[in-house]
Amino acid sequence: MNESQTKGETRPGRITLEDVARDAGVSLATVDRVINRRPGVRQKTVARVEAAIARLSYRPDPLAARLARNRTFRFCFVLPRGSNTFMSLLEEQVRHASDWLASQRADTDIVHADTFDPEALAGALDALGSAYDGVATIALDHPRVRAAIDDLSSRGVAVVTLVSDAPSSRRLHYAGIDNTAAGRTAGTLMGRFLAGRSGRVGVIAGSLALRDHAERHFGFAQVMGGEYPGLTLLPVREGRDDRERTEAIARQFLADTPDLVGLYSIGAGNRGIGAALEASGRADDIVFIGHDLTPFTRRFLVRGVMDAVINQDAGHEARSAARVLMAHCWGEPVVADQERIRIDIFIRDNLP
Amino acid sequence: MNESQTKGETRPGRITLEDVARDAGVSLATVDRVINRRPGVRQKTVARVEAAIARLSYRPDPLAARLARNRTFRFCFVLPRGSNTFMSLLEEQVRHASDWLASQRADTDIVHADTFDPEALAGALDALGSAYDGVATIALDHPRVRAAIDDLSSRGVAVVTLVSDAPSSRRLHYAGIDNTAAGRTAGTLMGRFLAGRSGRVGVIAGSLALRDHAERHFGFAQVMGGEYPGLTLLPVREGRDDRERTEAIARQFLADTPDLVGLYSIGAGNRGIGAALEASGRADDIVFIGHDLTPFTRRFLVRGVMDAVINQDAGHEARSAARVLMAHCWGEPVVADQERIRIDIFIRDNLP
DNA sequence: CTGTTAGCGCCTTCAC
DNA sequence: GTGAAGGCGCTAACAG
Repeated sequence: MNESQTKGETRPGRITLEDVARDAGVSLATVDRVINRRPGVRQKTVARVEAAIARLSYRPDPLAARLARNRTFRFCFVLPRGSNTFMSLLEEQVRHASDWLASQRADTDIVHADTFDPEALAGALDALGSAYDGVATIALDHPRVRAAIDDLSSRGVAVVTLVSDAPSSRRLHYAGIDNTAAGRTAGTLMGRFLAGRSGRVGVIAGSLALRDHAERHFGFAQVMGGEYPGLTLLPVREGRDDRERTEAIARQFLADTPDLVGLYSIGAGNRGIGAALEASGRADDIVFIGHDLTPFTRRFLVRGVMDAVINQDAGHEARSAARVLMAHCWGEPVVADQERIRIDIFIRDNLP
Repeated sequence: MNESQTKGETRPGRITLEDVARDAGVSLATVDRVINRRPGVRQKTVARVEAAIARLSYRPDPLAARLARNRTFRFCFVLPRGSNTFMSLLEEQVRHASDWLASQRADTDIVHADTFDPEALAGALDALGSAYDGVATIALDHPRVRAAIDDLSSRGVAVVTLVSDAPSSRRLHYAGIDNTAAGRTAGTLMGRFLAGRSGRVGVIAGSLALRDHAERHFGFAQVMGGEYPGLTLLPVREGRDDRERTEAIARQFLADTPDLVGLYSIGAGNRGIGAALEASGRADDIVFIGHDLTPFTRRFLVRGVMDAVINQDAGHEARSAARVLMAHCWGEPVVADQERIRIDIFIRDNLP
């Protein structure tokens, strides 16, 4: 029935450093040196210890190691100030993550900066100096920002980019999604939901100067242009992620375009778009796809105003950034699989 | 620029049990008793200690606690024997998770059983006796199985159901998805991808005696019947999750049904269905939706044979089960958010 | 180069 | 009821 049922009592207690030391005929300290690849051990002794380790198949206990190292770390999360629903949600999740970090002997600060302005962001990063062991920041793909990240990095501060990346920088890790792929995902859903119909599709971005918005737009346009010739994109409009502006733009689209069949919202401000759509009475007719699950987009999905929401899990991103920084500081490995942020598709039926 | 930048040097070292003891004017042992709600402390002393804890805002260090408790646990994962690609994938992920468990002082066995047969499964669970501190098992919603789970539970063995649930049992947690919702998700995607077209949709299950398959079918049929009157469901066929059988059924659907426009595969055996579809030359015309991302379904998505895959992340499920068992055994809390298994939708563009 | 010796922060016997 | 003392497994000074 079952295969490898060694009874509990037979268990020979964990193999410890001491066992290895005895087996290798050396002291604890020497084994410790070998394990942590510290200098000052003769090659011959190293070999002997390694043999013992292999023979006993010893696995160091990370718990005990952490306790004995008795280190504590300081992390900093750089988040936008003010900003939209998604960012508030992210901040909340960062606060949860920092509770967890605290229990892991890491103190976390949250600082706010204008993460959309390269100069301001770079300045904020510069100001961090070497006060932290790790920094997680919403990034921008800009030379100034890259330089600031590389600076931190060369000062020994681990940097993780969050939600928005600076790919060419020396950041340790990016906790976020591939926005081009996210845009393509939106495009394919738009095309398929509109199957057979033809007409115009309006696109509202926050600002195409933001790399993630530009990438989503690129991915979306790529799919639409390449695979759905019956659908024409209206010139992109920028709503600055602002509810009122996006609402105005959506109203205008609706008024000016009788054959409007789709609406793709690249950034925030979905509340405004949804409102315009509902007011127009054409919500059932127009496919509306946007990003990021918030209480608002969720409601729109449920009511059928929105047809799909492409999401990145803010909680996952915050926890992932925290885990990656911790693991890096302790010199422990990460489970790559677990740190991959998915491009979630939500429709009415698979809402969490 | 930044807000709460307390310099690193000012940090006053962690607050420890000792600080609390001093502050309360008692010994370490007493504080320990209070914290772990153990008897043998006068109410007055308890109050004094609790006051001190609050005053210093003391947080116990879980690391040190685990080390000192010096406990080790035994877990068991009960998985189907043989079985399909998804289950192999799950088993691989369980092996990864058990590596992690090992580093957390938990030894893990994997036992194989016929998890589709209530008697066999219940027997396997019964055989586990009290050898384990925790068991994660593919479950079945059946009285015999429920009884076996409840038995384990009352023997003090924590039980987590994995992928397939036994809702009425006294299991601690279910690491899996809501299959009715998953079926509805498939239904909505089918309906929308088929927008405007009408015709027949074939459904192939493994076996409707399996609760998860039945639930998916229910959800799917609910949506199709309620919202897409132009689409008619053909009578469900059961392919026993077997590649050859499903292929034969798919061929028959294709041959007998000229107006076949959709194919929903509830269980495994997608390889067979995809093959039949490709052979028929109607792959572009028929919307094919199935479950679980495997190398095969992935390839079908990329080639456009499949249009969407509803997935449950096997790695996430395995890790989640492991984490929940560990946390339970150590009496530590879990991050609920992190343990919620998503109903993933994958299309060509958002593949991981 | 190698070994000895204190801890890390908490839990768990045991005495009192 | 309460306290003192000895670990848990590992690391980090020091000595030699």
